[in-house]
Amino acid sequence: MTSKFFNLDEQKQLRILNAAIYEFAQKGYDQASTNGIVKSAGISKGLLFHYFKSKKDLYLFLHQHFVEVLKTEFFSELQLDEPDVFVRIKNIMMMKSQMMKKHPEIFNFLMSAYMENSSEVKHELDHNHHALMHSSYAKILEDIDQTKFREGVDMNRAVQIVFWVLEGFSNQVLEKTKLLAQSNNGLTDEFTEADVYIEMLKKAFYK
Amino acid sequence: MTSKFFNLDEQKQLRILNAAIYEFAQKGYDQASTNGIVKSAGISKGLLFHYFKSKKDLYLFLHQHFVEVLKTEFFSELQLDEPDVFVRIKNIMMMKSQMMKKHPEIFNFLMSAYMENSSEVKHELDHNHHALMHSSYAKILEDIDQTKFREGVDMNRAVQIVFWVLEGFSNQVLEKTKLLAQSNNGLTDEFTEADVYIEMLKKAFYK
DNA sequence: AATACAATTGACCGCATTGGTCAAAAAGGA
DNA sequence: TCCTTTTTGACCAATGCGGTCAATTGTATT
Repeated sequence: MTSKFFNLDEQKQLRILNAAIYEFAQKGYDQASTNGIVKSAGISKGLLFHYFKSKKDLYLFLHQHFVEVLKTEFFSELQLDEPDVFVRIKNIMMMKSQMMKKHPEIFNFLMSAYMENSSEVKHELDHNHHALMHSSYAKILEDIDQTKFREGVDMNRAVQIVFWVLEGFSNQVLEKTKLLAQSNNGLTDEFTEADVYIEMLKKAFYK
Repeated sequence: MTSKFFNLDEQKQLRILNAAIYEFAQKGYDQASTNGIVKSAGISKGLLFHYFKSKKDLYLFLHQHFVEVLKTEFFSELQLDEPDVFVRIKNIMMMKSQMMKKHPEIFNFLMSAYMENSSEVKHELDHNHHALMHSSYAKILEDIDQTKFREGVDMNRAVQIVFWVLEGFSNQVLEKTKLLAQSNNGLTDEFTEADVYIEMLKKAFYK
């Protein structure tokens, strides 16, 4: 059923996809309206149900699709060869920031899907979500060079600290750019500012 | 109009308040249903509109009320005389955790109110929200004892790091207790674990 | 120009729900 | 008993829901 969808004019595809994830992100599965979707996509009701046999079908397709999109983009740009854990974590967080800035609608949609608890779709969602999380975060903390750490420093907790600091930092960056709602620079200032924190933490925990 | 409400049987008051904040938190202002509220509160439609003249009236009352409730509880239990910033921040985060655990429904409601953007109530909400934020976070970082910090350590960034670490930590605690969905201990383990992180950060940034 | 087939429309279905009202019933106190 | 307050829930007109389907439009092939 979805194979036909991809033969559509690409502009129309995008209009439908964007309208749909916006509606679902905004109102959640139950409260989202297919009427709202078709109106803001500029297509007729019948067409939507021609390509997706039901609201549920549409929702699960969107989720699966955009999980895949983000996963692909994430791994195509991430360099996996960085030896230093701190920098590795920083790269991931910066990429997360970049992607949230680049695809805010997708993030909103996937975030709302993560919180979704409509019985109609809850079960199916968990499966897709775990796929994303596992692919993203799992292998990050493997093969840490333990010799770099100062004696008496609990390595796992130190890594945890770096994680939280960079998470907090990138959230802060995100809120700022949301308020400004414009991007003249390419996040470069923020990158160097993140490095300051990384340096502080290295000085604190490394030999 | 609300003065009469507080003369109601206390059980009934609570049933109405809980039903209402649950509904609003779950669906947002626009999509929330007064029918849903009265049903789950076990009262008739007429009674709700007897005490609150409209849906908007009810919503704004709830918001004002629970902001006040949390503010009062927060400041009655917080000791403001703690001299060490790191410990001060920790106390605040731990209290936030405790209160989120104690009143999850209220937090959900206020969180959803913070995200609310229905034109019907958006403007009035901001005022109440600022009152809470200002009362809570404003004076926390005053009067920091700068002499404690090691030379070469950027104090403001160090404090920021402590903030992010303890925020990340308390979020982690929260997710864990949400999964377990039960509380045999009184968060005491978590308190001592938080102290471990505090100690690590003191060792890193203090003389 | 005629045919065949796919893409697309939107009026229509039956039903649920919406915020809010109000006359009347129930409860309570004197 | 009577008067007041509390509480009910049927009712309102309007709106919106997911989904269907006969009919129209567009396109390519003969």
